[in-house]
Amino acid sequence: MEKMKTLRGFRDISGEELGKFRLIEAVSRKHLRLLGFSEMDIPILEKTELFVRSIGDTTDIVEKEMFTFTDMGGDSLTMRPEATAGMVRAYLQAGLYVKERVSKLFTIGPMFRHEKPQKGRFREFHQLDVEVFGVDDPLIDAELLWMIHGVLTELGVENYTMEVNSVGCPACRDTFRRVLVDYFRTKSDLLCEDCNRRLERNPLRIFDCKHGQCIDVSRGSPLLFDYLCGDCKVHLDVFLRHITDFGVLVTMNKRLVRGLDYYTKTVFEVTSDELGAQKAFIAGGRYDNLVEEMGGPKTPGTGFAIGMERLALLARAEPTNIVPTYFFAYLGERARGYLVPLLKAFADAGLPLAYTYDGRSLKSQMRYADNLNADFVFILGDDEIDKGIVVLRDMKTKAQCELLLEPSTIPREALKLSGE
RNA sequence: GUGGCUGUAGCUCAACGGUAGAGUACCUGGCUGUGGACCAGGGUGUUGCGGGUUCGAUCCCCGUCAGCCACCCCA
Repeated sequence: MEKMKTLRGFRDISGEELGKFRLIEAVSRKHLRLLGFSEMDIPILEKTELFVRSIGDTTDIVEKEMFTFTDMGGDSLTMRPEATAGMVRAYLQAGLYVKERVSKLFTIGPMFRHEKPQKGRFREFHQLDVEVFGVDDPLIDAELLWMIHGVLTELGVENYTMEVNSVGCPACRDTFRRVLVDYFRTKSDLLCEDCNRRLERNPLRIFDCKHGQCIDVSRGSPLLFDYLCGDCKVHLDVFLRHITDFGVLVTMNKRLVRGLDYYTKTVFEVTSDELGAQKAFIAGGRYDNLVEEMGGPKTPGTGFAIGMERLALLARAEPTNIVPTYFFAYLGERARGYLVPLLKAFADAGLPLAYTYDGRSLKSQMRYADNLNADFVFILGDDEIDKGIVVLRDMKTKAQCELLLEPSTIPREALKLSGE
């Protein structure tokens, strides 16, 4: 039989990387709690329509990147490619808009996009997704960036850039879109094939093109910034003022746009040069019309998502292990008889105890304990049993002492000694 | 979806078309009851998979799968 392997772009995550994930989660949860967020787990599988309606049917995600299939009942289902759509659905389904003025929610879990894998990009990847419903005030947008700043600092992420912009509301965006199309039409022969396609479908995205000539052309283009309506302009100004109040450093990038249709006003992206081509590891923005478009009452929203895999590549902070680890080396059947009582005693004390199942030579067990990075090793053989003691060896100092061979008191005694 | 590079031991990588190797890791012993260093021994392998060419393929050819990098796009 052929060896079974994970699907392309799917991975088993363990060891150091999983440790980074857990650390990111712990640090983020702490900061989220300080700002009154509560966690919500939502399904991975939803009706396809949910994503088509929220993300937009002409976006790349919906057009070619979703894991979609038909279930036995004939419904089209999709593995979520992002979390916001599901969060909005859950918000409406729970009727949170009548229960509370403001809902601050977050969720952590896998997302799925059928893309070609490369550095920092997988078909199954993990996001920590944060959403706020019910707040118009740009203070909340600034607050989110402030929180991100705090999380990144605590994780030891240093070289990153926060870029912000406003994509306006549907009103000013439509005006601008016409101006932009007019401009690029006059230069269409200078634009690459992709950009000519974008010109018809989503002209804002021409700003994202990496071709030298397209960059030159878009450099001379009009900017949405200059076409923002009064409301959007004020929102942006207040947002930037609050950013300053929080003392967070951001860069205004007037050409920053987003790939999902639902964004309005504030958009932002946190990038790092250490990530290669996919340099954005946190991105988000405001979506003031999405809840209404999804069939709810008019409710402003704003949020962001952290790409866990990408942030894990940047996080320098290490998870710290404060509990000492113990190993039980036993010689012979009589000594092995103490294994289960000791395991029970250590479990009661909430301490981990490692051991071998085959009780090989002491040398071998010591080597094993060393590989496990054990701080202390208990050594028990016939000599000790006859004397009614057990030897406790400190692996770092090599100092050894004797403890009374009484399983119920050993964990406490050992902890006392290792505290020194 | 497109393009380039790459698939050999747990890991990093060798091997002119001629019996698959090294370093490291791991196991055992030296030390019959004490880890790391040292010494000796041990290869743990469907050379990703499937075909083809050949007396003979890890090597050449085709296909396929996977990984990496870039594009598209995105966290």
